[in-house]
Amino acid sequence: METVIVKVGDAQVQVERGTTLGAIFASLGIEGAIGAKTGSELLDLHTPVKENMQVVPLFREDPESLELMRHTLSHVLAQALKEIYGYERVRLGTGPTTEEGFYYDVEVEGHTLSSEDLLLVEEKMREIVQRDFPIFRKELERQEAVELFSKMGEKYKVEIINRIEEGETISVYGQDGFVDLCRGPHVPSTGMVGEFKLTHVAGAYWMGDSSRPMLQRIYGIAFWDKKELEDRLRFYEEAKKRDHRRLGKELELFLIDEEVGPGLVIWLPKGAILRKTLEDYWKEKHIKRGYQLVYTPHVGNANLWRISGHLDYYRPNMFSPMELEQEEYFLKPMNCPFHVAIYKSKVRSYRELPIKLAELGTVYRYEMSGVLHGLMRVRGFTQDDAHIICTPEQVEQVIEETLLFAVEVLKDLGFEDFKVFISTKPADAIGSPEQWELAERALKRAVEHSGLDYQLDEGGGAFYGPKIDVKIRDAIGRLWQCSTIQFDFNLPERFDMQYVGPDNRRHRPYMVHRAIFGSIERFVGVLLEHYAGLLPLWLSPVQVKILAVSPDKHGQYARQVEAQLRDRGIRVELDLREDRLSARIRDAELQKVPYVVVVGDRELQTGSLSVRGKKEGNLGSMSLQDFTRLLLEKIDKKE
RNA sequence: GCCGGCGUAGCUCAGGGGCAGAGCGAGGCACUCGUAAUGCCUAGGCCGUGGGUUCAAAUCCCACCGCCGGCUCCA
Repeated sequence: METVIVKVGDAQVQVERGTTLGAIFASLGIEGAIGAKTGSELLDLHTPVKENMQVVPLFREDPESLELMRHTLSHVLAQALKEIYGYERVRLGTGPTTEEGFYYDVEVEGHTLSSEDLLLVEEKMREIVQRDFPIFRKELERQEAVELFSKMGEKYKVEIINRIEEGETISVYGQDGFVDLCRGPHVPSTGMVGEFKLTHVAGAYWMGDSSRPMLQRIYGIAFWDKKELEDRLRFYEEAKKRDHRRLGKELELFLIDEEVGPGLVIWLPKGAILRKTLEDYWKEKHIKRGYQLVYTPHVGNANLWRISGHLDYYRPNMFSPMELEQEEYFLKPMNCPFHVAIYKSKVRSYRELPIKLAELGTVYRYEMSGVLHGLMRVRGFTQDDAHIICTPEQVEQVIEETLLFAVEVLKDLGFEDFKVFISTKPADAIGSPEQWELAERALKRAVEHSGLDYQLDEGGGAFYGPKIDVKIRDAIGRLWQCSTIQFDFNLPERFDMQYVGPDNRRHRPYMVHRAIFGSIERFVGVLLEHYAGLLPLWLSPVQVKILAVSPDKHGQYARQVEAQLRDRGIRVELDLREDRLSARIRDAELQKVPYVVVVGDRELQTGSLSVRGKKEGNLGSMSLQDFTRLLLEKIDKKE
């Protein structure tokens, strides 16, 4: 008899090879375990022990246990579907866990699942959970597995089996009359799962390949505690409330009009002033940082895009060409070639490098109709673009400075939490190994100096250079991709960019492409969701709303206050409607105006104002001077 | 682009083969009011667009457009 040694915490047992972890835990008197792990690998209690190993039992309290439970729920979902629609009519794709639950991709012959169906399915799932079927695990030879799933008509499973590499264990899991190809791990029985809810159903390509059939993906969320589940549902509600598309409409910021065209943003007056404020801030910052602002056309000759390589690599994302005097022109999908043209407009000396050209450049890209989304994904948007052209010696300094600049700007806008990703050389890269090495080193050093945590995405860079991406975390924890700092070894070659070095010879400069907001449209979307529409004072389209208790009696005083505040550069609106004061206050609140000024008899007599802050509540009375000072101070501090 | 759902008043939505509806908003009138909704009246519609079925279509069918949720895409 072959034996193996299994260490469980401090305990150690010698058991027959093939004994399951469940049996071992039982023999040690460990109760309530729902799985195990060895190193970072998760195991279930059905796992037969094949070699000496050290394991840790997993209990509900362990975060990894969620993974097992959710995985089991995806099987319970699959079983429920089979029970309802028939074992032979339901074919299973894959059913993995997600960050908050699970999904299963399925095909139900002759039926498309609706959200009403989900209620039924969920009910059946609860029944399966209720009945607490023990879950079994079985290892099969490849041939056996193929036969089993072929017999069941599970063509997708057969495809997966054929993809499994030689030598890997093929296992099936099941409960009751249900069996599924699965690597596991799973909890011991269908009753040992947490609270769950099916959320929605959507299409998903088999294997994520648009040329393959589309399956129906059923999403569910699952947590151990009901409270956590409810928190998650509340999070969805919160996200819905913060949806920038809804806020954009309510606050009259922007418009996307079918008649104008999908994915094309129209900025309404209030959105426009917000955008102007952001852009003015951006320009001022860039000038202080030594950037030179430029403007470039919205279209460019096809030849430009041919040289840049866009026509070879980016054409599917570009708007169709237009013809003028036998020449083709394209709407620009990027600003880079124009900035290169500026660089090349004269001979450059190493003495003038780094050259930093910045532009709020509006670009147009063809995005597939199904992916458009409010301000976040559009067909015309404004990049807060810049190109930095420098010598190899300057690269490191340039990157560090750029990253710090980006972080400084994002902090000014109220973001504190960042996640940085460095993407390195992919397989099909151009450029010399030395170039890549220098660039990647610069990126890493810069991030390390900044003190920000980063993740490496090995091989995740573009073919033309490595990059840093900065994602910002919003008020409810979501990450948004904004800043990017990206090397480009391609364009300097293609456009034959040069500078004259101290040796009086021509050299090829490094070029770095970077954006801080990414796109103004998208960034405004992120800002709105982050602040739930209650923008900081300095960005608010209307900073102060003035209400006269009686428009007749106090209207004139209100107008004087308005004129004086406006004179100090404060964005102010007057509401002289004949309505209840409280109704007008409510209106201002709903419009998320940071400060409401009320003037009535009392204020008229004393020459003061009654101030109400959206955040602070009623602030009582103060003089116009004090109020103005308060506002200007807050605006200056970007509060 | 693909799968599914949805397009009705400015907004949010009800109606679902037989007279086009509500609330909010807008306009008017009255109330003269002090920190989140005063009351009454009025106007407002190619029921997304085009075709079909039917005595009759907002309603049923088809196509297209757009939006929403995903997938795919995001050199």
